[in-house]
Amino acid sequence: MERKLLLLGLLRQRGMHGYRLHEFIERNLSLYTDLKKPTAYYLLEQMVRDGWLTAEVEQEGQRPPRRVYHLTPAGEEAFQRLLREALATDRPMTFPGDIALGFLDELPKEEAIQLLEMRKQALKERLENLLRVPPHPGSLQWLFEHQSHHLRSELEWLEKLILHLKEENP
Amino acid sequence: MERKLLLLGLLRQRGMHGYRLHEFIERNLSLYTDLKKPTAYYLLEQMVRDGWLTAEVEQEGQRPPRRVYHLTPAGEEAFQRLLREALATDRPMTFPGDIALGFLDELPKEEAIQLLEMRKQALKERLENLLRVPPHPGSLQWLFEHQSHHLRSELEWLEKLILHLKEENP
DNA sequence: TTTTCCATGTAACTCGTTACATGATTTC
DNA sequence: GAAATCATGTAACGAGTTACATGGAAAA
Repeated sequence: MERKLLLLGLLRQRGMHGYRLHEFIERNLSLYTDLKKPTAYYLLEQMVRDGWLTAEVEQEGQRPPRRVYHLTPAGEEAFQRLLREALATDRPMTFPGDIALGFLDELPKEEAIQLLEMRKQALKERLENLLRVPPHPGSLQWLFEHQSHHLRSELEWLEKLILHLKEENP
Repeated sequence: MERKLLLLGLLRQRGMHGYRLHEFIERNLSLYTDLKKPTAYYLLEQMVRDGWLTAEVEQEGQRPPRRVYHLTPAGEEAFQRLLREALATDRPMTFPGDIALGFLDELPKEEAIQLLEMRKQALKERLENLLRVPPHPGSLQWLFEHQSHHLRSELEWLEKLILHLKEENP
C-alpha cells in the first residue's frame, strides 16, 4: 500500500506518465523506496481499474505515446486515507541480518570481531554517502532525516557490540 | 538465506523434526523473525535435496511419524559460510512506513501531530512489551539488545519529529 | 552508425503466505 | 464427546523481480 501512496502522492501534485514517475522516484527517492519499473506500471493500471486514476493518451510529435495519469476523486480519497493510516501505524520491523547475531558465539571471537568490523565499515560508507545528498524540498526532507538518524543509531550500536566483544574476558 | 541460516544453526545444536523446530522459533524467536510453518517445511526439504540435511523417519508408539533432520558436512559448511556472510554484510534497509513522511505537509499540522502521537503510543507499547521478555541464553541475547536499541532510537526520533512540528511557526 | 533515450509493457519466475487436508492422540 | 495437540504436508494465490520485446528518436 505504501507504493500506491507514493504514486498517488506524486500524481496528486501533477499528472504524469509512468516513465516520468519512475524516473523521478529513481532519481530522488531511491534511498527510501525501491519501486521497479514493471511494478510501477502494474500498480498504475491497477489503480485505473479501481477508479483511483484516469489515464489519457498524449502524443508529442513522433515520440512514443504516453499514458498520463491523474487522480480521480476516489483516488484523492484513497490518498487521504492511506496517508493517515500510514502515519498513525507503527510497524514491527524485523532485521534480516540479525539472525546471525544469535550464532555469534559459534565463531572464534577474533573472527567475529573482524567480520563485524567489515559490516561497520560498509555501514559507515553508506552513512557518508547519504550525508552527501543535497537537501530535499519540503516534507521529503523528513525521509532523509529519519534514514540518517537510523544509520547513526545502527553505527552506534555496532560499535558498542564490537567494543563489548573486545573487552569480554577470553 | 537468513531463514536457512536460522534452521541450520538450530539443527546444528541438535537434530529436530519440523514441528519442534517451528515451535521453538515461534516460542522464542518470534520477535526477531517470522517463519511460517509451510515455509519451514519447504526450506527443510529443499536443504535435504541440496544435501545439506539428512532426514530419518522416527516413530514413538502410535504417534505420528517424525522426520528428524541432521546437518551433513555440506550443511555444516553452508552454515559456516552463511554465518560469516551475514555477519559481514551491511544491508540497506528501507522503512515502509516512511513514505508517508514525505507527504506530511499535505495535512493540517494539528492532525499530523495527532496521527504521529498514535504511532508513538503504539511504538512505546511495543518497546514495553519487549522489555518484559526474560533474557535469552548466550548470543541470542544480542537479538534482543539490537531490537531494543532500535526501538528506543525510533521512539527518540519520533519524539523529536513531533516536537519540531509543535514548535514550528504556524 | 552504433549506442543511449523514450515509452510501454509481457512472461516466467521466486519467495512466501493463507487456507486447507489428514488422521491419530491426548486433554478437557 | 469435543476440542486441542501432534505432525506433515498440498494447492492456490499474491506481491514483486528479472529478463525480455518493441520500435522510433536523439545523441555519441
